[in-house]
Amino acid sequence: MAMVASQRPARRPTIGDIARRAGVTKAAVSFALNDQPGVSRATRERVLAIAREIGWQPHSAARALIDGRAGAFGLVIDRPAGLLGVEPFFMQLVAGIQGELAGDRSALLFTVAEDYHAEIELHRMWWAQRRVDGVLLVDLHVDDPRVPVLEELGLPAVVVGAPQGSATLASVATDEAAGARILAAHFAGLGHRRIGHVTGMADLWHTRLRVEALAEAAAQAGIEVVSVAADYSAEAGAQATRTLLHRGERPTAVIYDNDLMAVSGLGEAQRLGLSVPGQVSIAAWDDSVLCRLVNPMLTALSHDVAAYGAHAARALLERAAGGDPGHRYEPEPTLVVRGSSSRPPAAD
Amino acid sequence: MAMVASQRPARRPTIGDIARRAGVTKAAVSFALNDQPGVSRATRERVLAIAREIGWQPHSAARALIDGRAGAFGLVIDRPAGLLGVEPFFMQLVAGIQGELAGDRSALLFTVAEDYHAEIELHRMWWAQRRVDGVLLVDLHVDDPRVPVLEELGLPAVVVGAPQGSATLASVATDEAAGARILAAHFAGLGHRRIGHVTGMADLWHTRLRVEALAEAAAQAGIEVVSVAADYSAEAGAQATRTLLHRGERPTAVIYDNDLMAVSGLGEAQRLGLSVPGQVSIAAWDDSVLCRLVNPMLTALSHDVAAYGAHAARALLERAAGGDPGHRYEPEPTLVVRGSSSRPPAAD
DNA sequence: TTCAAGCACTATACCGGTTTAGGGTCCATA
DNA sequence: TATGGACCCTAAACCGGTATAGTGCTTGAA
Repeated sequence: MAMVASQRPARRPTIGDIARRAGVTKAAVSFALNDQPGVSRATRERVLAIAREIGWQPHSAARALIDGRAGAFGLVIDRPAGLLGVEPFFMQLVAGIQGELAGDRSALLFTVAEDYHAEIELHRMWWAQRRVDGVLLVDLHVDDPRVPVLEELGLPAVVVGAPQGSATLASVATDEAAGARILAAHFAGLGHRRIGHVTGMADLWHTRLRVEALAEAAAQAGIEVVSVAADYSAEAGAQATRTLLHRGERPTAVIYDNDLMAVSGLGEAQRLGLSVPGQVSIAAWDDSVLCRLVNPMLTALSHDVAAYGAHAARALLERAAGGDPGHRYEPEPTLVVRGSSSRPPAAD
Repeated sequence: MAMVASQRPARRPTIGDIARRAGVTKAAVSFALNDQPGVSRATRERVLAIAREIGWQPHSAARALIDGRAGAFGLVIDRPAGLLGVEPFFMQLVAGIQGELAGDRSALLFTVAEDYHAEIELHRMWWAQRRVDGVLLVDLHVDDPRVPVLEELGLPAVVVGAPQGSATLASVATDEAAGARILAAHFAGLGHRRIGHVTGMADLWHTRLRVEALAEAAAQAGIEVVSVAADYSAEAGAQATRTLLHRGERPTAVIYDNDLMAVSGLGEAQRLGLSVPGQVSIAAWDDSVLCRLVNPMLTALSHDVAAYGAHAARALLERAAGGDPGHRYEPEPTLVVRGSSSRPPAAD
């Protein structure tokens, strides 16, 4: 005898049930529940009371069938299974998105795919089955193959982070130029003349934007910047750090495009026998608990990621409703100065 | 003039369209598409060809309305917004779940909530609106308030990680007893006699199970274990480390219930002037990229988290179909020995 | 030659909501 | 005393599928 209760089909209340108990038709119930005119105050209140009592909620599929909206949005991040790593960013982003969608009674389909082919298949499937009303796109590449597919499908989409990625898709982005200015000013102000920059994948818009923004900001601040491409992984971060610190003219500070590489780079610098921040300063172009985990703690640019997610979700809701949110920007990030950045060594 | 294409409503093909083009009724099309008898070979092939050509996919809402299945499952993790941290575990879990659900043409509603009240509200809402056919429950507490709610609702659920949490819900769990044996054997084999254990929240089943399993395994191995409660955060990990290492009879090895606390604990030990693994050995009861990020790299118990997610999803599918998967266990974890564990100091 | 069986298909109801057209009832105004 | 309008409600269609009952035709056996 199994102790586990077997699953009853558990028929849930419908407006038909309410109608029967209230002695009116389904139509009247619908009017009452949706604040439409067409029912008396008394009937409306009777219906609402019954609905509340029996715990009625609209069947999402029935709604979806009528108004053509799925009441859900999609977000896919693609990472090869083995590379799924430390992504505090996405957790926070999802939390922010959720908060905004909840206000619209919409849900979030979130998942992880192997690569962008798999992601594209998911979007096609979701849209063809009307499972989503729109999607968010993250990690946009230059010539990203997802963009033409979404445009062709007419699937409402908002790009998170790369306004240049598409002429037709809307976007919400962080202000990389501001971040670059803040970082350049920070290091120039401390007296650094030559700084390194360890980036993410070179074909990401994100990377391209940051490299350009940092080059310009550095020029303005009168300092030199050397960018080395990596891929956000700890290994690549360490490798890029070795490359930079073995150069003849060694930079006295290194900026990393994410927290994981920054932490990895810190470890590598220390392994090379360089003290941080005595001989090399370090900063992360993204903050998280990781930056506070190491010794010294890392100076980092901090964004309100949850708000970022909320703004992206808002733009997507507008887009799905037929509007055009265009391209929007997040407020400037703030620099959190911790122990990993200070004046360059006097010798320099 | 906006450059952005305005959103056409984009009417999608229905079986009505297929029926018209094939010159048959919707019913015949439905038979053909679902491999039901009732249509000739010729008609079936004609219908399938048209469906493929115009890219038809069943409208998920229409399907849901008929068979009463939402074609989606839910997963909520709750974390206060500020505490959202490094959760490589969940990313991998989601990847595994997704893979299994995809085979069933089901989707995953994944989100983050502030606390379990918010999570319960989400489950109620999802179930009342028939958005999900079932949910996964993670981080089960002792006397978890989510359990009676789900039981009352009759919402099919599978607990990830704590078979003791509920008599009626099914579960899929890692084998904590095996993990404890492996860790105890590892340290006992190296010659340690007294080890510390920094745990997660004391009211989690997960924590309770590990504390008990480790106590038993240690007794078997003839060594002593001292557990200190923490909460998976870096700060608490560091604090617990200080508590352990300031004891009169200092443990010569410390096991941490997650990777983040282990990394934090390593930093704290080094800050206290203790060499790792020379004076203190360290191991993490969960592996991730974090463990390879620090110096020395951390010895850790490694699970196949994606497979874990896939198994949980499979159990949930069975549960939602009316079956009873009961309580299942994952295969034993494997210990990855890295630089953070070695023989205890000779003095001891 | 007749009848049953089988096949291929149509017509229609149905899932749970929303929406539109229309039908009584009551009251105010001409 | 008709007439019009507002009000409150009902009947029925509809969204996109699936399922069931039924129809007309062919075929084969009695």
